[in-house]
Amino acid sequence: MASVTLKDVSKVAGVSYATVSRAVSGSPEISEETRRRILKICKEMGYTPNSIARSMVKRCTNILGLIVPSLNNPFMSELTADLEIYARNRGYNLMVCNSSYDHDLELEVFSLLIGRQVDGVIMIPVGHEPYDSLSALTRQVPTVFISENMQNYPENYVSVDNFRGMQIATEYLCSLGHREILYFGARSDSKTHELRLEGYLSSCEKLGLAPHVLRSSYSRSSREVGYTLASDYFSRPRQETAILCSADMLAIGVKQAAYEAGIRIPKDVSLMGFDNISFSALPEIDLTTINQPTQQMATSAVDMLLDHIRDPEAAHTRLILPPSLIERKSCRPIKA
Amino acid sequence: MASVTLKDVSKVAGVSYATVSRAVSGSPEISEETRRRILKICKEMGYTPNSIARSMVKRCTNILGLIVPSLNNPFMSELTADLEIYARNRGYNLMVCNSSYDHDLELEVFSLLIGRQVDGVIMIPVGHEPYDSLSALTRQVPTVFISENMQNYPENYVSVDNFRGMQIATEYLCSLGHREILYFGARSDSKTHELRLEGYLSSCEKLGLAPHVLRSSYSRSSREVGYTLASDYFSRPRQETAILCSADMLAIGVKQAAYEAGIRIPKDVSLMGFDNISFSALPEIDLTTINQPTQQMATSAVDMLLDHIRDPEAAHTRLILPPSLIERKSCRPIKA
DNA sequence: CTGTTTTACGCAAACGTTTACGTTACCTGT
DNA sequence: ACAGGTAACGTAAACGTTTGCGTAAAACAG
Repeated sequence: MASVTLKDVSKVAGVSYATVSRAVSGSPEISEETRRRILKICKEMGYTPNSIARSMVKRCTNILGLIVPSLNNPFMSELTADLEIYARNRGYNLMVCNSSYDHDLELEVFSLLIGRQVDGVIMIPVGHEPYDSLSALTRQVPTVFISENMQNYPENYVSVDNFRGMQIATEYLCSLGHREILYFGARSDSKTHELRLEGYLSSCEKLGLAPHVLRSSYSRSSREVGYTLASDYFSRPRQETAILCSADMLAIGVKQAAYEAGIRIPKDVSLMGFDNISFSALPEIDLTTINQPTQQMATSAVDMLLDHIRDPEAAHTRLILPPSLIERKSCRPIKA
Repeated sequence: MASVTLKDVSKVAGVSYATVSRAVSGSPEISEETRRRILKICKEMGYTPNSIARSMVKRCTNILGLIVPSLNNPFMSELTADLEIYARNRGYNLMVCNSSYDHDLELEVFSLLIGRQVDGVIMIPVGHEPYDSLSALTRQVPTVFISENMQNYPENYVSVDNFRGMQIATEYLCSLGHREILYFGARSDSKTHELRLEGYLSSCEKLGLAPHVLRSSYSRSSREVGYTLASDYFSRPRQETAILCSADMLAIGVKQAAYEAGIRIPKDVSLMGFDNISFSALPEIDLTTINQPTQQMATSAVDMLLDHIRDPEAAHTRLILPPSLIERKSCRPIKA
């Protein structure tokens, strides 16, 4: 497993190892003839440059850290895949860490990544932290937040317009004749979920609807949480004709609970999600939802991060992408 | 962003930087008193050890490479999550790369990871490569394959007993009275899928059933592939009463195609999968399937890899875990 | 009190690169 | 032919650690 180094190659080639370095790293200070000769020897000897040593002197690793609450959520795993592929095409590798929806762990892996000397960090935050502890970290390394609005802080972020997205959803349900719409969400310690809720509330006001809000005590937008909360909800009398969930995974959990409670969707109650994960398109799920342009979010986040790595003094950037309605069959019009 | 080094701390503490190094790295060659004093100064100055420099001299990075065909497949993204969490708890970070079901890309990212000086590689292979090109890489760094049987090669791997799993599935369908069972699978250039097919065939022979096999020309076990292939299948006359898929994602695609073709599951045809991804438990999917013990696969793979990092000369290890039947509602008994 | 071991620390080399600077040798223009 | 310039390569320092070795002082045994 002992690998061959520049020094080894230089001995064989009969040149200094600086020359070999210039040959492999594409420096212009070398003749084409010797370059070809040296590269040939490198190939024969199976030389691969040690990127650790290179990082040491160049003071950059070409590694990006990614902190994600969970990979069991398809929205996040698909985003992760897009991020990794695009980053690699731009010459960066990803070090991925699960925060498991845990604030403390999130901060812990963040400093771990800093110790790893990553050139930048992309983070899908669990929610809003006490900003002090977070900014102590973002000051140390270029960071962009994804899928979370950091509008009150000097941070880079790219997200969908969550406020507008929920407005679109609420308006859509209202246009179908729903007047009693339940907003069903995760605990809003994240600005993202706060904005979604506010979008709902603002539309309610504008449309003259009475708001109904049911929120989980977990910040996790998982199927299990949706299922548990909805099972309880369905066991009691209710007046709402539509349920608007703050995430598709939550909606899928709700659907499961509805199924077990003998409540048909959309016959008995209409159901909407938010995210447009790929599973929502299945005919058995067929969930009307709000789309997040994940691919564009991924490429923009990487671009944004690399820009800030190149120029750490650059002003903070925010990018808010437009959501769109994906109409499927989980909602139906009701008579007035 | 200029970080504080050992040298900076040593100046303040009035000791040599070797002493500071011993203080932070927990060497016994230092008095408890000075250790406490130095660690206090470290904290005050915000010192974080540079793991790149450490890797340089220790000749190990505490980084593991993970190569995975896709993160859009829940089986793989859940496995990835388990691997990352367990590896991190054992002091290793994961560098994740998508191979996008591409053999050439798979080899390319593998050498990329070697250049990154990862201590080991965990790989979910796309399928069987020409073994020469692969072994040229596995010789350079400890590697364990996961979810793929490498029984014909001197490699470490952990997988479920795919052969037995498909036997269990076939036997189960037969016990429900099905005599005409379609095996619906991805192209078998992977040993995993070859073994699954063989398990089916062996059970067919044992049970006196005529085998029916339909295989995709893609190695990708995605919903789209299942949907496309099944749409075509359902458009023609058929005699099978049950469809046994080589992966849950394939089965979900089949279910989608069945839905659109007006074919009810399990009323018109029974359907089985393999993998037991979390979505299969949804009441709308409710797929009878074969469980893979992913969590145990993940921890075993990491343990196995770390063992071989510690002792690279150790004999190759193979671990084959037992599959189990998860009975849900996508299959029904038929009359003889 | 002497001789030996142990403890706690400093010194310096090493890990494999990159790159500023120095040094040739060759080329150019006059 | 000569000054000046340039192309091509070598020398050595630097990046931030770890660690073997050396050494002084402290601890210990007799």
